[in-house]
Amino acid sequence: MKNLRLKSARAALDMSQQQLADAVGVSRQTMNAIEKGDYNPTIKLCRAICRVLNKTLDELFWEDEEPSGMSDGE
Amino acid sequence: MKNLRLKSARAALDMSQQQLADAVGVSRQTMNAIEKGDYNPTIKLCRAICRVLNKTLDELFWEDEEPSGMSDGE
DNA sequence: ACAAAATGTAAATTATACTTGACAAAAAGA
DNA sequence: TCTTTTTGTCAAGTATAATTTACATTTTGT
Repeated sequence: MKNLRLKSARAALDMSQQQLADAVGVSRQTMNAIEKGDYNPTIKLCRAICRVLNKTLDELFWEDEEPSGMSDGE
Repeated sequence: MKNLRLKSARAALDMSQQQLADAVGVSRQTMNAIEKGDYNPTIKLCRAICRVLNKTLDELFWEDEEPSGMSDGE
């Protein structure tokens, strides 16, 4: 499940995955995997990413999983 | 660093650590450690907790780290 | 006071987030 | 075209999130 909001926020600051990775202190591969949605970062890393990209947790990391149903619009 | 907002939200629904742990699918000790602030849950677990407690990520998990200084009161 | 439930904490193990190194395919610039 | 940067991806290792079992302390109820 790709995190397009993350990718978009990073693009808005014209940063490469490498640059963002350096800024938050993880490897480029980790950033790539998070953006691709391969695995689940820790809340600490999410916070670090949010600070660098000037976004909130809700903006970047809330409900990234696919909505399973679409019948109920509540 | 204790997460009092989590503790409070749990208390508001009159749930024990055990009940919340069961609801989100982790062990009681894990819930205890998160509430106590001992370690860093994954974003997936944070989302699960938020859903059960009817809170957002920002409400429960934004900036739980200790305020390092107290001279600047914003 | 007593019992029962809820919480705090510790040690040993398992699952997985994250690293390092490496290589190939796109994209960006000359 | 050629070169460089960025991205995608794999495999093997390290760090740590999360589990289980177990026991002590605190709280709640009688």
